[in-house]
Amino acid sequence: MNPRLAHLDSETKVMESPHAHKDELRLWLRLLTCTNLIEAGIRKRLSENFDTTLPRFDLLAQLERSPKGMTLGDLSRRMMVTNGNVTGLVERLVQSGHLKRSALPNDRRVQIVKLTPKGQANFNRIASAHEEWIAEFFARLSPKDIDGLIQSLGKLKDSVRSTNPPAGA
Amino acid sequence: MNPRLAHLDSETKVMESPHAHKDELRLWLRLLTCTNLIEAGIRKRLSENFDTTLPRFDLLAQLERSPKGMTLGDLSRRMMVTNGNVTGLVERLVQSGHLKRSALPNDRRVQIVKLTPKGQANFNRIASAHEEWIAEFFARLSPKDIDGLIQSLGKLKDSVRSTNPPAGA
DNA sequence: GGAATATATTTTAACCTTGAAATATCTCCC
DNA sequence: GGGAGATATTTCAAGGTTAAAATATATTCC
Repeated sequence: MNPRLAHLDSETKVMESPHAHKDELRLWLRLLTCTNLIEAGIRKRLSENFDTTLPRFDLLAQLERSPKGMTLGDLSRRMMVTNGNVTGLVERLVQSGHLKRSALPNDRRVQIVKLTPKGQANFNRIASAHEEWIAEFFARLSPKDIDGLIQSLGKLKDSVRSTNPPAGA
Repeated sequence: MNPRLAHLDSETKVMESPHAHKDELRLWLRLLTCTNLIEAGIRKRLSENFDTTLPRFDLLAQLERSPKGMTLGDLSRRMMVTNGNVTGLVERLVQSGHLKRSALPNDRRVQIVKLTPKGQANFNRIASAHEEWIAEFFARLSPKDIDGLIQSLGKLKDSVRSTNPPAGA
């Protein structure tokens, strides 16, 4: 360690490095705050208005895009969560009548899950409200702000992915 | 509902509304993806390199800024989580020797928690690595990108907060 | 056909998180 | 000083999440 800095106490340690990366850290904390605020707002509204949770809504949303149904593995990959997690979520959504399971004739390992009519109807109502909530959260941003964010976050997504190569890379 | 649209099936329903807010939705999903990717990367690295978790690191980070210690209530507010959550986190961190509790002489309801030397040393090591990880995640963004994001996300934070007035508003 | 390997899913233990109820203590006001 | 209400913390039940081990079935290759 640089001897010039040996006397510094813990409170100033963040300044010790010549590559302090302070802007990146500040940006990350701000990104996290924004996402957490919005996510907390959505969770609260889902719970209060529709007596459901974000992971359940997310699962229904994935399924809604695949009218033919999906396997648990598909769901797990699309939702970016573990298989065991999906097992539990699907179990509860089948219990509540939003999903039905069916077997794949050729492969007895696989289950296909589909929305029931109840699940579809429920999803439609929630998705519509969800879209309004999102629009409200972003209401004070101009179209230019929104477009700029979409662009910059696209770059960020690529940047992050490049540090975290998917299995085959 | 608009009779012109009555024939549309479920796959196109997202287009039914004249106020579809598609850009906002797209932006929200991208924001969520970025945050989740980064957060997952941090959790993975904390677990693999330091055998710890993000909530524990977050708690240590809050304490590190308050050398005099904090009450559980302070921690709960600063971390934006429930009191019960903090109770469990602190319990585990005391067990592992990173934190110590002490009583407030005047008020027997209150506990002050502080970092132990072990907790402080541990935090220092982790924080330094954490800062590097963050810088790597953002490596492909220019200073201009970063500054633009900080600005826009500042606006977004205000926008979201305005829809979710804190208790007293 | 059968062993080795791969894939799909479930189970398990541990932790994180919440909201609501329960406890403990304090402050204020009479 | 004692009751009413406020504040700090813990407990509890339920659910979400993970990584790793276990189970069940398919596929491949001899």
